[in-house]
Amino acid sequence: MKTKMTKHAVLSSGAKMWRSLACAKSELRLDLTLACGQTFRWKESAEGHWTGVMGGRVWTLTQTEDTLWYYVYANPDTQNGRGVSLLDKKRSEKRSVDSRMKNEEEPHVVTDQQEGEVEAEMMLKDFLQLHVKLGDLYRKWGAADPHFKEIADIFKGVRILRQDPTECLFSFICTSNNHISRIQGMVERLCQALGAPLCQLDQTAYYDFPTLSALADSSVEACLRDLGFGYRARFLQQSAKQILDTHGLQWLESLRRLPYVEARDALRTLPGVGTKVADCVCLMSLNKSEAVPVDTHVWQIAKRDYKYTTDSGQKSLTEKIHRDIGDFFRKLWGPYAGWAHSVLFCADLKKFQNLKEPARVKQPKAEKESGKKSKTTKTKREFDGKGEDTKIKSESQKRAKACVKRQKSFRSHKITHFSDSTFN
DNA sequence: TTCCGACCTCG
DNA sequence: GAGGTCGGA
Repeated sequence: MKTKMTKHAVLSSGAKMWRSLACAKSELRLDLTLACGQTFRWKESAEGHWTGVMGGRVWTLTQTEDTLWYYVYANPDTQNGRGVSLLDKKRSEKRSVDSRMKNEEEPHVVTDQQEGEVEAEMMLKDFLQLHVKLGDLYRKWGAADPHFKEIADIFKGVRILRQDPTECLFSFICTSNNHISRIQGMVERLCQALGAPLCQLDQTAYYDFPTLSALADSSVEACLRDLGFGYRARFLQQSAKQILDTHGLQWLESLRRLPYVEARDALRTLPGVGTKVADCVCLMSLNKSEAVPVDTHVWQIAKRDYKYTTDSGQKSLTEKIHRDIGDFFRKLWGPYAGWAHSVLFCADLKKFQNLKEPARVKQPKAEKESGKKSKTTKTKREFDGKGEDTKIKSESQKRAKACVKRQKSFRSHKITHFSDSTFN
């Protein structure tokens, strides 16, 4: 049977179908928040319009200066679009002050539609964690950390999402030894192959994220290998199976109630989940705002902007480096360190370099000569002590190269309060 | 504790 | 090599 083609919603053509929330851009920047690598399924469907799946529904979000606009599409297959998914699972979660207030303020009879609208608003607020006042946090981080302050003025509104733990975990298992564009394709194929279809907009079909049971099926590894997941195919299937076999369906959600370290260690027992992936899942879906995912990129940031060095010139990211850098940033930024980290992370992404003012990008030309380079190398070597001259040739070349690169991006602030070797 | 190679594919 | 993890030295 032929159904009417549904299109991606656009605010300019039909604003009355949209709903809105008051929300300043300093509290939320959709473009930065949805494209900085914490989630992989939101796409810019029209200029400034972001479409993705959340809570079993397809949404389009957009924003004007002080307003966040949202549009929720009907799922054709679930009774008239009023799918249960909206209502049931979020209900039991801890509700914020919001809902309590609502119950008191609305003693009159509410229709299904009104209830659905209230529900949608709550889900969106929850997903975006709008109860967290980002402006206040930025001020605190900036006061404690001049380098942060410098970056933060340009990269306002970078916010950590509160994602579904299953989607978050299995998406991040895909990230190992991988790059963003490929991860996006993989997650999309994963949903297409194993997720329930939701709706189609223009030429794009949207799917829900696969359930644990779907992922745990023994046929999944082969299926995903065919879809180009490589060795990750086995991790995905095995992790799903392990969760169901030894813990049960509700286990991931239950980790939200555990302290950070316990939740992280629990996640690390799963195949394909190391320290970094576990930290991502903790921060982005389990309410652990202090979790700081340390990857090679964050390590670079720590070295470049915070003078982090190891006493033995480490080449690979060890457990100790993870711990030291995480602890360092927690000490510097406090209990929302993971959120602050994401701001700097975002600011370092190549795709967002155009946001930095031109003046800074232009600088590097003059300082290409060698004087500075050797200085940096020397500083580092002072901490190593040991003569590693045999290796140092290629190493120092590498360092020099990296150093030149660094000069290019930016280099004018002076952080002096953390020049000691390792953070404790 | 730290290091290394292997693991998959592709922009 | 890419926003890692695992197993074995």
